Amino acid sequence: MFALVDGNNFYVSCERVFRPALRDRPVVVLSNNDGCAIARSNEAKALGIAMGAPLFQIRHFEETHGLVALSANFTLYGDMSDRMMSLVAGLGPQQEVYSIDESFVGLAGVRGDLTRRGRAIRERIERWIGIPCGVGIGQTKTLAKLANHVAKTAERKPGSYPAELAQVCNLAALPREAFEEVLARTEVGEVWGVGRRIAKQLHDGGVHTVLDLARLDPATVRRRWSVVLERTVRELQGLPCIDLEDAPAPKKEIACTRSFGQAVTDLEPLEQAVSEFASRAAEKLRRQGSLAGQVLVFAHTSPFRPPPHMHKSVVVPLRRPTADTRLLVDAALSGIRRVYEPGYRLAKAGVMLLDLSDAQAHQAELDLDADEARDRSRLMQAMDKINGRYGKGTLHVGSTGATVRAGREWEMRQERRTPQYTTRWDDVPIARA
DNA sequence: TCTGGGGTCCTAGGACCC
DNA sequence: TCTGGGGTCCTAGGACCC
Repeated sequence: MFALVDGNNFYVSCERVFRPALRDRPVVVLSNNDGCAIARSNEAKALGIAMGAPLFQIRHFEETHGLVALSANFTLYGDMSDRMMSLVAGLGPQQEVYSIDESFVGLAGVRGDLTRRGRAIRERIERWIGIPCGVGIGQTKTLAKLANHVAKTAERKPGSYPAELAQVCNLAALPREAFEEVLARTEVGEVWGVGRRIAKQLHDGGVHTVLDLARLDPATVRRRWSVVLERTVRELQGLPCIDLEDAPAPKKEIACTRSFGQAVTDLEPLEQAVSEFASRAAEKLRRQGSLAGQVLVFAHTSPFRPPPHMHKSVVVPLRRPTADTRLLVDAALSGIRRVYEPGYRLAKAGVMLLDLSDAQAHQAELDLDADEARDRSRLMQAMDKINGRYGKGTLHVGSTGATVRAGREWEMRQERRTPQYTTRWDDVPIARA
């Protein structure tokens, strides 16, 4: 048995903890560069604001409906998430933190009324952290996900499901008939693992509700679609196929990518950005104790703007696996010089570290290089510490003086234009602590 | 003018080998 | 005209997730 607990409209809820006056009004939190809405309050959803809606398309709601749009504060959300997850852990013996606002809990061996336990945890999180949650319980992760969807939808749209399923929904406790009624009321695209494309194919094949999907023959689903969808069908039928992952596996690739606030056309600012991305990615790489064997660099124009379009990437192999910022920056720069062509208005670029391996295992293999490896990792550790204490980009490394200077200049420009968008909402006072 | 960032898994097809 | 059969590895691309 599994539970899925997730924070409602998480980023918006975090903001509301510190600014209670944001309650009961439409609020969105914006992505990087204040480009689009990545979290919406229920009131914003009710206005028809879609996930990912660009700010310029929804701005008129500020005037007409009192919409408040806020730049994201990811440090705050990460902190709130940690606190919420430690309370969620009290629900059962195993926990998988699935994303910043979601956690699965393995309930094997937990006795007593699971629904009541779910309510108790939910209330504790609301009271102690201030974040409203939905709790879903089911025999498989897919069913727990579905239950969570029911819990939230029943609360947000009264009448969509039986009222007693709001906030906490335990599908495993429902009689067969009521369970199937819930599945029949739910559109197939809501299922975890069924995205837009597959939902369309299912609809075309006459499969409209979750109940329709759950009644398909798994072998047929595998033949016509894939093993992935087959697994989903079996999970809907109550057969667990997806395990809880309580120890997070090390990342197999690490990326740092950004959209540019304004289109980039020249090589130099592109190099500045890419050297910064490579440095950030290298920090993440060292944090997880890995080495990278390859560096991928890409740049592309905006798919939303008129042609000419360009979308290119290059993989640069490294002579040997490394976590050294200098080598990774050099590789990324050599890559971006091969990608770059004048005449394009670039909207985004990024660096990905690939072919990752364990640093310790690798060093054991090559004890010839032990001294060098130690020196190198000491330098990098010192760098991470300084940048951690005094702010990103305080200390840069590069293959040439030009790289160092360029990286710093780019960083400063970013700081200067760090988005601080906030709807003017003078009538909404900030809560005093 | 303005449209996020970071991941995973699966599959098909080509290259290469015996 | 006829032109094997498998296995493995790699890559690109599709689809999905939050």
